[in-house]
Amino acid sequence: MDKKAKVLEAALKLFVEFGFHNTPTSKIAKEAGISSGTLFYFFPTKDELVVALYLDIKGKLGCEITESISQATSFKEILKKYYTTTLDWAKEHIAEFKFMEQFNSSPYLKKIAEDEIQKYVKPLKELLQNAIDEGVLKNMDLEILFTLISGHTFSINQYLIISEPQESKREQIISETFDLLWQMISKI
Amino acid sequence: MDKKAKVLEAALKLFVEFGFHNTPTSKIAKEAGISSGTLFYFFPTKDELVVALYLDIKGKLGCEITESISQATSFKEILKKYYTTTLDWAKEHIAEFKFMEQFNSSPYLKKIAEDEIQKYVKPLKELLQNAIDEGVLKNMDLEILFTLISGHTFSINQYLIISEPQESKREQIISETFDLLWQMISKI
DNA sequence: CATATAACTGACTAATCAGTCAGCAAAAGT
DNA sequence: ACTTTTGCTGACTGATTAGTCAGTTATATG
Repeated sequence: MDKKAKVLEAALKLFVEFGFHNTPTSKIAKEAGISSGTLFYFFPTKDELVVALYLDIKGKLGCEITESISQATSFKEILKKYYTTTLDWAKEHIAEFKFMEQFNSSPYLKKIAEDEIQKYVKPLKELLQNAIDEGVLKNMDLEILFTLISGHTFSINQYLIISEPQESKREQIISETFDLLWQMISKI
Repeated sequence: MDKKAKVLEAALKLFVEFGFHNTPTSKIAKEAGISSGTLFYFFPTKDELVVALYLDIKGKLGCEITESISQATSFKEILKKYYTTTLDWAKEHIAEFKFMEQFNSSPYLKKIAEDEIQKYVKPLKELLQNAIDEGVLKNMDLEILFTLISGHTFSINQYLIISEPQESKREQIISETFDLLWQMISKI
């Protein structure tokens, strides 16, 4: 019934398959089972639809992570939760992840306000700063630390999506690569 | 004089600024200072132009790395050369890197044959396998190892491009993050 | 029940785009 | 000197596209 959600769903599917270009609004409307006019009733321009889809997905992932982190106690546990939750979410939402990847490395990214982006990374950065101050992590530049963790997570995610290991193997890879990450950033 | 090169140059500039879409062939031709017909004389379709640009850039980076690696002796030295050369090249060719990033996470990637991609990563993978066999690196899955190294390099590169540190600071970051990478993958 | 507002339609359009083509200019070949 | 090939032109076109709008249906409100 919620046609706005239907549009986002259809747009996601088509954008991932064909790219932002090669996905006319007419096809999105058709895929969503609505008229072209309705699409523009909800999203005044195609650009706004693309950005809205990005923020929608980013928000959902953000919620998932925030929730899963809340249950952890030690910093190492929190970070591992962050790591596994991100990878699990990506596995269950491959299209969403591919879309975010495409969006992140496109000129569309510039259309989003800086604080809109920071909103989702700020909590993690604060946790990292605390861990540095408490001597849990190596004393390094916060931005570099954040970059290393995101980069590691992102690349292992790519690997898991491409190689599609069996569940037991997958868990082993996640656990081992987390240990490698932890070894790299933790104090001795 | 070489109009084909002029087209690639103009396309690179515009693709990075506006994306593949929002960059009509007419504007590429104008930017290159040639007629629309000439563009299609060299590149029968827009898609072929995009792919040709990608392979052109990939080739140039590949040459640079191969050359710089040839001077190194120990494996650690080779890997450091690979790391620094990639980061230095990216600094001097920011547009090229942004374009490759955009291309890699777009549906265009599918249009390139698998062996065309492997051509550039095969030499490094062989070096990595040797280093594992010789006990220099931890005994882990080659693909995961490769993923970790590329991911690390890529993310630090992103950081360096965004934060634009001074040359001395930059060298320090590169050296320190390489040590972190080495610590993560080397045996003890 | 009447009225107002919100959700929705789909034919339409102005603009844009990738790609064509007939032909010109210059170099290369014979 | 003549012919052929290659490089190059730019006006043109058919197809496609984002976005509009006049009007319809559903829902809420008084």
